[in-house]
Amino acid sequence: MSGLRSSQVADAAGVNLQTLRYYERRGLLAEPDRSLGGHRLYPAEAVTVLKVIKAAQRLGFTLDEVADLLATGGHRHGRPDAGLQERAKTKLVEVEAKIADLQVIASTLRAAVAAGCDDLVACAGQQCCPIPFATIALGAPDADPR
Amino acid sequence: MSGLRSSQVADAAGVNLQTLRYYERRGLLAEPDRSLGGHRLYPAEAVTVLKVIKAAQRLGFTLDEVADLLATGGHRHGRPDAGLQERAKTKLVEVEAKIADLQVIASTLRAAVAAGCDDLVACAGQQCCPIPFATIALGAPDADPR
DNA sequence: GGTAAGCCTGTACCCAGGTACCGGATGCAA
DNA sequence: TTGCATCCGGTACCTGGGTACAGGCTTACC
Repeated sequence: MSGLRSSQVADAAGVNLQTLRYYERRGLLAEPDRSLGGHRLYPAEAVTVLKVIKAAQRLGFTLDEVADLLATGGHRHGRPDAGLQERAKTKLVEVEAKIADLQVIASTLRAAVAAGCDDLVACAGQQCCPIPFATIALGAPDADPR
Repeated sequence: MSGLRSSQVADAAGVNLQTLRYYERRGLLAEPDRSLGGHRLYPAEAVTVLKVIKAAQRLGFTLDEVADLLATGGHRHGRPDAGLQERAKTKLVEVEAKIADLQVIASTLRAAVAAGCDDLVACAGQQCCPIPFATIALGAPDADPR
């Protein structure tokens, strides 16, 4: 029962080999057993964990947050404490805010296209087109433009 | 007619002083005149340009794209060539795609909350909750998770 | 003309999330 | 046992968008 080698795990999860070691350093992936010569031998669950990490990243969690989620995830099953539930709710609010933000941006872009505006600085300087460049710049001081 | 000093421009535009020089290096901000001693003296338009840059960033353009827009913007006024118009359309498509993406993510998060799911790996392993973690991971191979 | 604030250049560093390269050791099959 | 693919640890580098610091010059005001 030798376990999976790094490249097998990496391939199965669709990530780079180096990423495995990176995640290990970051505390997202448990240190696996080693062969006598020191090669990593992963259990099959490692692939699942990697897929979960990638999924959680897609849900907008940072690697630190994912590490946290994975660490507190297993051994608190049933306690309705501030676990995945809470965090998912928080993240949902963030994602919804980002959607709203992007919708403003999309309608601004649509306005720019509709107005036939073609020179950014001229438009911002005079009142020649309906795009409130200065307003946008001022109106969103810290709106997390990630 | 001495012009504005760097810190005045930076303050007026709400950016860091260093950012001015950074933008100058990146080609977003024209090199201003200098005083005899070598201090930068900006024209008033510089503030507008900075605001435009910040606005364009908020619209989803990278600094390279903004530099491009500013460079090609001024001296082609009237020609319906691939200028701001084209780029705004392209960017609009990107932004709309990102919104759609985030909406999938939001509904997934809502499903996680609704289902009371609390352990990522367990959920991904068994079929205990309705969140298709593996599917998400597989189903979005290159969906620009910026 | 003195002094403090402001600006200069150049370089280094920050964040996240990886990726690449190196020289050497291992694993495995023929 | 030989030979090649793979893996090891360590370190350096990448993108994007800045920010900080050091050491020295300029400007402005009294």
